[in-house]
Amino acid sequence: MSDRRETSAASRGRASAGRAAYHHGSLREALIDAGEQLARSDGLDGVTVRRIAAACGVSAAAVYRHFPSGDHLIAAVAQRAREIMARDMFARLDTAAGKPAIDRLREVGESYIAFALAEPRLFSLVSMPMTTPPDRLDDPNAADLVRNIVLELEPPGEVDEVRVAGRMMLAQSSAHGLALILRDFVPDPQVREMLIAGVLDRVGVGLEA
Amino acid sequence: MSDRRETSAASRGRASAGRAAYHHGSLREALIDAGEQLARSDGLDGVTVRRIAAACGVSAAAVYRHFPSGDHLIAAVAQRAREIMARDMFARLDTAAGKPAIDRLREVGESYIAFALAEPRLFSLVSMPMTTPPDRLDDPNAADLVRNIVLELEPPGEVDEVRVAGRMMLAQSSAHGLALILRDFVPDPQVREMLIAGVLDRVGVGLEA
DNA sequence: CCGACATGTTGACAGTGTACACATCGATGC
DNA sequence: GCATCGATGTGTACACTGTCAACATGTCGG
Repeated sequence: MSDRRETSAASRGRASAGRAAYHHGSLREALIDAGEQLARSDGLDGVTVRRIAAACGVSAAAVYRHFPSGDHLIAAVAQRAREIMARDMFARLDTAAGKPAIDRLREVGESYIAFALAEPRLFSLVSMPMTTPPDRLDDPNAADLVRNIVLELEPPGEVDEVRVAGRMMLAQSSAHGLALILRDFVPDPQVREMLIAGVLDRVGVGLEA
Repeated sequence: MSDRRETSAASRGRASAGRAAYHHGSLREALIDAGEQLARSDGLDGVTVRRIAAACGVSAAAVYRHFPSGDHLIAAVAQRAREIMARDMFARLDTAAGKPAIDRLREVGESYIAFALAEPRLFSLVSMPMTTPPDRLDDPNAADLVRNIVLELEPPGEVDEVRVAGRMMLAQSSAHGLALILRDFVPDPQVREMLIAGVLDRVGVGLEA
């Protein structure tokens, strides 16, 4: 009976949770981890309650001690994916500090698209409508990041909220749509690069208008 | 035993198939019809082989006489949805004949977004990656439509294919991304209108660059 | 008229989410 | 130290899903 716990608990957690694992240690995090891996490899269809539970060496019903439904677990994995992507984007922004706002905005767009193409299946979760509100509203959020840069494009003194919203939406819509179309319909990497450059050039023009 | 056939066959087909209905009449079309309705009302999750079959008064296994798998049926429904949307767009374009290319391109974008917001669940199928090639490549296709208008933006004499591709991609990406974001995250119709106008204005600028 | 073929049904199997009753373990009060 | 209690995990069951093999039925060509 203890073998099951050992095989799964040994691979993860344990060290992070002070002493030896409690019933499981911290199953909630483990479930999200497993879900992330499953999403990476098998896509959204592969992310199922039973498979995630099995990957943690735990029965399916155990999931419901930590999430009110399977959809909530998926949503948590999606939130995790958004955090990963946000980290990517922030890291890339650090290397571009000092550049003009419009260039940094382009970096963000490129980063967003690059993530979608590097992790196409995980990206499906990123772009899922969020059924459950994120646990922490204060951590790195892609939308806020875009907003902050867009604000720099505003003429000093007065910020027109409508204009800000329009610019944000142009940036987000074009990056999001382009990422999806490239991922699903344009396999050739060279063509992808060409289209990314072509679109982002024009978006830049539109953003400054 | 004939009651089942009557209740379902009476509502559709029959007239189109010359005489009285054969085993079912034309089940293939009926399945796609039912799938379309199901997608409209219940969304992608509601579109299942068994429910479509039941809606046609037919056993689930019967589906496999007309489609190699359930995914192929879904794909056929998706193709149907694309045709419906394309018809919308063509109709709207007819009323805008004579206007400059850039204005007609905007009409197409507005039409695309309007469809996504009017039929949010059906739109999920539209934007599905096409696993199976469409039956007829020659009928109204949204991408070709956009391409034809974009070609009018090219300077007469020479067409730069890279520039054409970039413009097409900007138009499609921004409309697609905006439609998705508005559908999933912006419930307020007034805000939607404002954002559509704001984005399309800027896309217009980018397209003419 | 009758066989061949297209089409539809039945029943089964594996896999899914989820709820209920039960088991087990850690901590906490006495 | 011991009992109890709450948190956590298990087992089992139900309704649902896609899909297949075996069988039934209805239509058309010879």
